Amino acid sequence: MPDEINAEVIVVDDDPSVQRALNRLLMTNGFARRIFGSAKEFLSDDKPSPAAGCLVLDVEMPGLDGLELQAELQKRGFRLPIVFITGHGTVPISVEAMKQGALDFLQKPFDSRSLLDVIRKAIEQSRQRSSEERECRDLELKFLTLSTREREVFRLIVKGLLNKQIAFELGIVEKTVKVHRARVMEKMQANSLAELIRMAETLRLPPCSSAIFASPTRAGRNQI
Amino acid sequence: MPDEINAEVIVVDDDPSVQRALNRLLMTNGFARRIFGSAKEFLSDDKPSPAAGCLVLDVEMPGLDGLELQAELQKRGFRLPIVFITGHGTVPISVEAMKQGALDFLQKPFDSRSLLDVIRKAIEQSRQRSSEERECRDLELKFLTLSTREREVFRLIVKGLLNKQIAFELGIVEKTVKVHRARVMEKMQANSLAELIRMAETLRLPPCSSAIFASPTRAGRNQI
DNA sequence: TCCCCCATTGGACCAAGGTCCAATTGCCTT
DNA sequence: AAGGCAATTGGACCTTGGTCCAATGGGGGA
Repeated sequence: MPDEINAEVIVVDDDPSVQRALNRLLMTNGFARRIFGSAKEFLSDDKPSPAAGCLVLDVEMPGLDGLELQAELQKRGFRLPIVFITGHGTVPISVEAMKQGALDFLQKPFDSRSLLDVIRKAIEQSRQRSSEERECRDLELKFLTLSTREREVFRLIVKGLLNKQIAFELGIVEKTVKVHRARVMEKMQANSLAELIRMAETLRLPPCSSAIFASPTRAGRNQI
Repeated sequence: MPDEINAEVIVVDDDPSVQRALNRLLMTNGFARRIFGSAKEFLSDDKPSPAAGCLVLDVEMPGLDGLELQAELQKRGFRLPIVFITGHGTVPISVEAMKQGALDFLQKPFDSRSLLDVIRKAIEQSRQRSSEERECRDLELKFLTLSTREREVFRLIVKGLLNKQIAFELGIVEKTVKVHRARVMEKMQANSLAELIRMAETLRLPPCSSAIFASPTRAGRNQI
């Protein structure tokens, strides 16, 4: 019963016996898995990271330890939920790991049930997050097809201005605003103003930030 | 230098010497504070909880311990950030506390600097959250002044429907929809459709949930 | 019972948004 | 140099949204 389709559990632990045990446990429970003996080994792996899944990290490892690996991954924008396992964890270490966003921190010995439960939870969470991220990326792609002018108009529409006010703001005629506006709706594939505004929210370009509106070198040349 | 105006630090610890030490530490650093010897004592206190501030909870206490108190407060909707301090904490306990949303978990002995830093951070966080909550409550109050019909129209507007479609949906004439719509804008004090839609987002009544639209027993009589 | 408020509708009218067709200017790439 | 696209504007026309004034029916509270 492969209840975890498309998801992959990535294990990083330097202890071969733990590797074997986890491998068997995950295998018999139908999880796709990838096992590494060190942070370095994992970081230099060039297979693309799975869309859904989770990391199971040992805390104590030669080279980069589990928490350092967590920090490094955070820096790189790697987003899978992390579950720590440890033989000699301390309170400060576990607290630090949790503050940095770890999903759980298990001390050996733990029963495999607990670990599997946590892993399932992690995978579900990663699924949810990845679908949100995909949605957001889709929006961003559409946003990128907008020309400079269209982005400005977009911003002012979301701000709640009337076409007339937008025209004044930009020093152009209302007629032109209408043209841009129509194109914004079309390119963003918005069926209503309400939808367009929610898109802006999702893109986190609420009525202020103009930084994101950084435009292509010049207008144009920016479809895809 | 009372740098923590309006904020209050609530301490719950059964050890009198800790109470005294924390009291002095907080006092000399200009924090308003309230100190309790047990969870029970704190829970039965009838002074209103401060808008901003934080809780400093001892983990080991007779009666309800720190974590149980945390759970109880969560159940009651009490929302101040929690910082745990403990003499004999274990990894599982600290992890559980963090999973339940604690801001930090300090093991004695800790230097007072650390605690003060955490407390300041907690207070800032509580400030931010409380201002968000107030904003949300203000919106809810306005929403409550809407009549049943107005709420339905509100929902359909946010869904992106045209007046005509809303009219069809509700089995009334477009003219009537306009009236309701105008009243919605007025009562919600929205200056533009964009604003109204953002309000709906904040109220978390995105284009689906009709549960929240539970109306007054009958239409009317529902201003304030 | 009387009044208030909600819900509803009508008509008139203006403002704003959307669409279709058409055209000009300026920059960048080919 | 030529073509392409962005940016701009014009005009005509229709659809929507918003506002003002006015009116009716119904239910609940004072």
